[in-house]
Amino acid sequence: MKIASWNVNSLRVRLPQVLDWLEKSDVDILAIQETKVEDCSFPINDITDAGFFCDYIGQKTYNGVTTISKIPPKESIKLINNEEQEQKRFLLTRYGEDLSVLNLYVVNGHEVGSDKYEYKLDWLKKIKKHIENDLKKTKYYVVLGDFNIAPNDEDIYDPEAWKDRILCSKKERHALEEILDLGFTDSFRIFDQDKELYSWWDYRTGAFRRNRGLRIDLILSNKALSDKCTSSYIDIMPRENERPSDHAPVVSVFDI
DNA sequence: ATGGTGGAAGGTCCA
Repeated sequence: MKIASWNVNSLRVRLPQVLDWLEKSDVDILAIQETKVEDCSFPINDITDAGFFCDYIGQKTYNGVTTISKIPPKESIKLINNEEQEQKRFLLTRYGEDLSVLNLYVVNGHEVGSDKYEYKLDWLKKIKKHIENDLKKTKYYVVLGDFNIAPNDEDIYDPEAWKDRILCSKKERHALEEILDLGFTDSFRIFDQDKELYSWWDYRTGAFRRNRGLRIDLILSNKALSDKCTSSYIDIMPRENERPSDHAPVVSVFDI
């Protein structure tokens, strides 16, 4: 089973690219972030017409997540710790008897020390708690999405310039570690990878052309799933498109 | 260099 994550920065703008990539990549499950579309305007017909099932939760202008799949969802959970969320960033979908897929659009945080930064750290704590309480419900468990955190210095094009800045600060990395400590593995790092592989490049200053990127889009797998992981990669081709998202899709393949 | 670009919305916020 091939599982992917992609922050598309507006589903309506990127829908043709998403449908094209679904066909080319042959992924079974694609977790999308930043759909920026309310549920009443969600392009459900375009997705079902292409032969996919779809779970989604969105809002106007900001945030929004959807998980597209070849197999039908069995259960959908949209509340974090049973609490209604103003910002639509969380979507937990189960498939069959064995698989939970938690699609996250982690808070950006704006700047270290800001209110948004504190909100990010607080939000991540809530996520950790939810996962902790849910983790044993299925054999296979994947937490994936735009984490807005670069796990290590090797995930940053210029670690010195980014030291202690947003997306790279110690507290953010610690919050990610706490989730990993529940028994997850960053599936990209199960394998030896080439250097300087990233998943996000700023739209400005020709960052993609110069490969000034960060790896902030992650697929975390629990032990049962990590043991079945056969490859993990970033597909930078969609970032070469006209009117691209600023993120590229990340992919992991599991022998399940 | 404290800018730059892109999306949603129709002024300005967010990333």
